[in-house]
Amino acid sequence: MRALNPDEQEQRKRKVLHSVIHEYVRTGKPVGSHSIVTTAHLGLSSATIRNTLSQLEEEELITHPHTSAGRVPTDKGYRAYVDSLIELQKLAVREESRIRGEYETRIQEVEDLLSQTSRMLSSISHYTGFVMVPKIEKNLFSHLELVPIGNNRVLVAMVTDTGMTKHFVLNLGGEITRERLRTISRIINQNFEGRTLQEVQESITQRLEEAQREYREIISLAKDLGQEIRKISMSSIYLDGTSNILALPDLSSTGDIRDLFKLIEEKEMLSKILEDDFLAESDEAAAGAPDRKDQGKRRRKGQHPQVHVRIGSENPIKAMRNLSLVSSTYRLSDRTVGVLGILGPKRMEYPKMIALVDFISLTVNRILKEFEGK
Amino acid sequence: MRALNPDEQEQRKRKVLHSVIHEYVRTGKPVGSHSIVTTAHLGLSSATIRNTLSQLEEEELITHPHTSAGRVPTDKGYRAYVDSLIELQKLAVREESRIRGEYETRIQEVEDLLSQTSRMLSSISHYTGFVMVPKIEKNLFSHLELVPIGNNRVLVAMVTDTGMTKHFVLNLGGEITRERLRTISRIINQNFEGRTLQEVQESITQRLEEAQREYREIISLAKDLGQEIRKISMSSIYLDGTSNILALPDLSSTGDIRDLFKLIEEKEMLSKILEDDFLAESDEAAAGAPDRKDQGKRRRKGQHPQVHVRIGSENPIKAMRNLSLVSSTYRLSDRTVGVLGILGPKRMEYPKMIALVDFISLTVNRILKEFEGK
DNA sequence: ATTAGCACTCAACATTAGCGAGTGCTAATA
DNA sequence: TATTAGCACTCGCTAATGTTGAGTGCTAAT
Repeated sequence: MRALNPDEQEQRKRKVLHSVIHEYVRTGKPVGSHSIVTTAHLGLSSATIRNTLSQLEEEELITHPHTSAGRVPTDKGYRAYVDSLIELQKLAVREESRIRGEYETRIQEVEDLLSQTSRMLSSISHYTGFVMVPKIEKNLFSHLELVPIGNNRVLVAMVTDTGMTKHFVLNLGGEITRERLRTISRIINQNFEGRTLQEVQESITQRLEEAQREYREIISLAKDLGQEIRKISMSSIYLDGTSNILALPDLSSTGDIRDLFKLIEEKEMLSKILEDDFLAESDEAAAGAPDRKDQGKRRRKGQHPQVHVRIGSENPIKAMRNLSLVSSTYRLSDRTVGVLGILGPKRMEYPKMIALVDFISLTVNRILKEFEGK
Repeated sequence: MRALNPDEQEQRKRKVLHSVIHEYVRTGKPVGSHSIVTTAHLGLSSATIRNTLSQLEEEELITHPHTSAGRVPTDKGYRAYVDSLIELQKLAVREESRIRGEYETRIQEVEDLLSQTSRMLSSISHYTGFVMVPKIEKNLFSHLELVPIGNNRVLVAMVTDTGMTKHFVLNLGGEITRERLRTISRIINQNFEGRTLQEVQESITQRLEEAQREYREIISLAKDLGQEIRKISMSSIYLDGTSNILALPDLSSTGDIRDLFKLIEEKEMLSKILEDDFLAESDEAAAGAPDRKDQGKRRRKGQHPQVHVRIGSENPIKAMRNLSLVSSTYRLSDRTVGVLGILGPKRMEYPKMIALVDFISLTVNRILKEFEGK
């Protein structure tokens, strides 16, 4: 028979790998040479497939659970598969229109948009959906208003340059006149306009003390204010469909599940992981064109948001070794970037999920842009 | 032998039942007649115990998992046990002092107090802790402030007669002058002072329309305002330690666990269940002295908060048939009452948990009273 | 280079047997 | 009459054993 050139070899291997993954994703059972012959019509016998499988195993793209079982993709195998998906699958029409529909109802607040997005990611993927709200400590302070609301309390409304507002109530030690409040807010506004929130938080106590040595109550107020800003500027996260993870048949030990839920409960850990993704994104945007090594990110015809995929043990947490993270970013203002996506089993329909996250990320970005325009 | 009078009979049965429960709670395994002989030194042989066990089984206080296994308490058995605990166990000193310590750090806001309480309930019990924040729709509207914060947005600060504040931002269709806002807030304040939030929510659109037919923008603002009030007055809930439930060895089917987590995710359902408890509490307070039938509530020397216990299938949700709810109430103002407690396995140390919930409820009530004083 | 054929492996399932904890009953006993 | 000792019986649990079948790896034929 005619000699196979190396390129054809590789082609075949790729096709078989894809076939293994598709079949495994579909059934959840190790796939044998025979089922590949019947599902992926390559015109080859099972023996030939077995040879190819051997080669793939050599490259550590698939493994045996045990001697006489079919093959299962390894993390590396999934990785190769995902990386080779150059074409972004189009989302099913019905799903796309459903998403559009959900977003059509006018949304007033950014918070609502994000929490709704998280719910939607969960409900369409049937996995866990998340939306991380970025730290806003890098935002610039514009001004604040102090409104007395009786009982020695003051409502503080803080506005950043990008138009985000945060508000909270502070308890005062004693009475304070409207006059005095006006003075204080004037001082703060003058001193801090254009600073980052972080700076404000760090130096508000000190500065106010300097400026108004004689007013005792201001000092305590400033302290509380600093505290509150610190609290506010931490990143938070929306999570939906966490119970969906329990429905996954793959999760082995109960210990794993517990770890995972601890992770979910302490959202901070999750925030950290996602922040890494966000940083990677920024860096790369600065660095320019991606090269071949730039794995795990799906570039979408030069357009902004990329979809990242983290497979199993690529995640930094051991409890996630059977899970994958499909995420993308959204831009809330020039300086703040958030992450959104889904957390599902390693054995998931990557093309579909990538398409979903990509589309939602695009949509969210578009809506946020409209928000800013206003 | 001397005849046993009926009272002694009952005494013995009760002792044996308690012994079964203690042993079962400790080990988790069905307990046989022999282990009762050795642990509860009643000076009786295993044969006698077996007779007593038979009687208890007749009364449906215990069951056989299968023919040749030991006995396991039924829900009814647990109920009888809990009801017979007249004496409130004292909380261990170290735990009591730990709780005191945690609450010592000055807490500014009611929200912080409640969320911390939930965490504490979870961490001491090692089960799931919860604190339900009651609906405040019955609160009376006192007044609100409207503060423009640029970009066509208004910060609304609403104060109720009990001094609770709620605040949120509204987007306006177009510009609005400070003057105009002042007029609007005056109208609202005059019209609604002393009404319940529910009334405000229901009639604000209509009333404003009547009062100010000429101002278009007010109508839309009123609508949003109504919406927002509605959102705010829904009851919410703090939950901690949900992952602890996964550590319970008792939970049988995975389906159960899933149901449970769905329940936890949609906190509304849980709110409903807890609200029932709260209603029961109010009713009874009105009705006067409790009689013997008044089961499931631990009265504490005539003092206010009672601890309720709901065992297994006494809960209205099927997924909770292996769980128990130990709850008590706290008073936030005269009209608003919240529920707090723990959700744990049916097989739990009731005396300890009841003591814990009781103590925390007392403490929270005390602190809230101090808050009001200020 | 591909394929048919075959020996071999091993998880999964079913069957069986033995153990032992625990019961329920009965007859003896205090 | 209440209690107890004794004993047959039940039944879940575990380990041991056998059987099946999917799937591999190798070799020789094409």
